[in-house]
Amino acid sequence: MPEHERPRLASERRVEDFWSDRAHGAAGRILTGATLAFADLGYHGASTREIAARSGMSPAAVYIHFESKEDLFLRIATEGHRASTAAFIDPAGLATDPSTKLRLAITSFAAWNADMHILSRMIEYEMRLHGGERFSDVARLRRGVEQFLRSLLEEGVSTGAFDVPDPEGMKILILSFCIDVARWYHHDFRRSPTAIGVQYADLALSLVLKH
Amino acid sequence: MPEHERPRLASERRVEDFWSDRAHGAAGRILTGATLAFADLGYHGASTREIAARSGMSPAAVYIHFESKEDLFLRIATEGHRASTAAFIDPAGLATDPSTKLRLAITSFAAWNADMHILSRMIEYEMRLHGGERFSDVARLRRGVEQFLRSLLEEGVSTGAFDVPDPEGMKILILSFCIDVARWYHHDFRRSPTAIGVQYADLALSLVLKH
DNA sequence: CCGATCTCTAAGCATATGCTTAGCACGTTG
DNA sequence: CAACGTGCTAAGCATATGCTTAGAGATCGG
Repeated sequence: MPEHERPRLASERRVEDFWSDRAHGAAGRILTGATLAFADLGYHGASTREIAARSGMSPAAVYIHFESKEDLFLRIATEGHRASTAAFIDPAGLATDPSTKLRLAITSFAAWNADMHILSRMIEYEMRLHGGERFSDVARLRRGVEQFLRSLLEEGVSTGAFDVPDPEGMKILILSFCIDVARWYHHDFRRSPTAIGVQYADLALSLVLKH
Repeated sequence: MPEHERPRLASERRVEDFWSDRAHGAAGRILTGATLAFADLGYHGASTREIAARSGMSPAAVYIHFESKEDLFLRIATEGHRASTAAFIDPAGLATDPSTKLRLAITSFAAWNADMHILSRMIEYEMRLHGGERFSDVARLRRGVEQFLRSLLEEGVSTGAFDVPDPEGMKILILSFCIDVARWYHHDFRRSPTAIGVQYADLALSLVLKH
């Protein structure tokens, strides 16, 4: 059985599910194959032939749905960052006080980085190879998450709920350990993505709450 | 002025210094050029011509000192992991009680990952492309750090200094935020690598100490 | 049933890539 | 000074790569 036809692992199925919600038919299969190829081999290591093979198509078929390899990557990076950002920001909208907002945001964000670790890691590792105007949307999304967390911390300080002498440093620290989940997590891990989310939210709150 | 001849940034000079202690003459220049090229462009994105240009040599000259591109990478990964491991484990030898050992280890390790962020990140991001027998030394070094920290936590629990219900989870968490320093740190950051080291050691101790 | 359209493949083009070969300059040694 | 070894370069080889072209098969409206 050729590599690209073996049964999907749990982690890979999460990538498949991600794209089945966001693209139909051949485009979805290509986006799935490309995400997995980029994740396994790196951007330059994943040839268009490899991506095509993992999508079950010929190399030329890819170019009917996407203008170029970079275009494919841009699409994956954009949708990936959109989902990651939404995982952080959207749940916080359900609460009004800073503590609950932070708890909801971190629970969801850390869980997303565990559950979607292939996509998250691929985005994080390969984005540095792609700067410039074309990727300004992605850069905006990244700044959005940072600003949202920064504001949340400052809000907590001003209401007296949080004790954070250095909000900028705390923002970096919290985002850092959440994002890094994608580097080490895998779906055979003894704890579920949700359990990671809860653990990390407890950690974040213990760092910022007055004691 | 061509790209490979512009003055080195502070971060790049740290790479240069690293290799000047570990290789002489042309080999050192090649290892420096290759480390920077791999870091900027990824393993497959860094062509042997690019590496040669950054070393100020012709492509063929590289092959006098190294058998292949993968050989070059293996050398960088091995020496990088050796230094990273030493930064973690060696300082702990100066103390006997678990708390001080942990403080020394984390201070040094987090500072190393900040100071050497180009090398550390390059190792972390590109190693996943290289498994197999040839890289077993690197894998052994990585396991060594994990086992050392795990033992340190268990020692602290058994002497009564630490309160850690889940040493495996704590090990992962502490290594995670230390390693991730390399992803976001840069030498224009408002705090020095040493300051990061101290901050992170405080954080690690606050997580494990009885309170 | 015919033509149009949409999706895909086989083959190919130009260039980039990892690595090799042949040879040159230069310092050292007999 | 000649012979040699060392560290390098220019040029080249075989293959891999991103992408294009020409055309095949299937589907659908008229």
